Amino acid sequence: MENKVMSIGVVRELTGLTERQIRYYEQRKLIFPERTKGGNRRYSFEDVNKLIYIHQKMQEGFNTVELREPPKPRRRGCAPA
Amino acid sequence: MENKVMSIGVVRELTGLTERQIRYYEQRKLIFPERTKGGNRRYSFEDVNKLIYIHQKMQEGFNTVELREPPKPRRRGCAPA
DNA sequence: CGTGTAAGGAATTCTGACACG
DNA sequence: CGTGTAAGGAATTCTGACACG
Repeated sequence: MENKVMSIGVVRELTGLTERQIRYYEQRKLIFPERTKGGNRRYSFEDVNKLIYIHQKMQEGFNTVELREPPKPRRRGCAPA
Repeated sequence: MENKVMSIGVVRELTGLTERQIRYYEQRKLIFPERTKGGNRRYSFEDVNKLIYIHQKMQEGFNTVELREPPKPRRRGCAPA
């Protein structure tokens, strides 16, 4: 179910998080909801699971950066010897 | 996915139907979305599939009554001899 | 019967900011 | 850093009605 079909209100109910938290985790690049033409967010069930996982880890002491998805393997710096 | 999570707008996109049709099929007892506290409809993926099926049958000539789910087997009238 | 539409209101969501720590 | 909140606006959805056929 990677179909982006849920509004933030439904996600709020499903995850138990606040809209503030949900939007913040998006701002921190932890989730990537789609947008309607009007600008409203649309989430998938995967997003919901991810949010639950994220919040659990947060309570265990992780911060948003540590929970970020494995970034694209860009190679930079580390000049060769 | 019998989880009622989609707003009518998403259902409109997924089915290709108009909101008018979607609401009308509900009025005719063909689908049964839930409601938010505020009164907004929430549909499941099952509802979406059902709507697509319904509309297809409609175009084949069926009417809303004929497409109604098998009604509860209530017994009435038909006085015994 | 099944569907389109204009009308007015209400629920939902959005952004940017101030706050705290 | 992560989250709460009040503020104002905009997108979304709701109902009941008129229309056509």
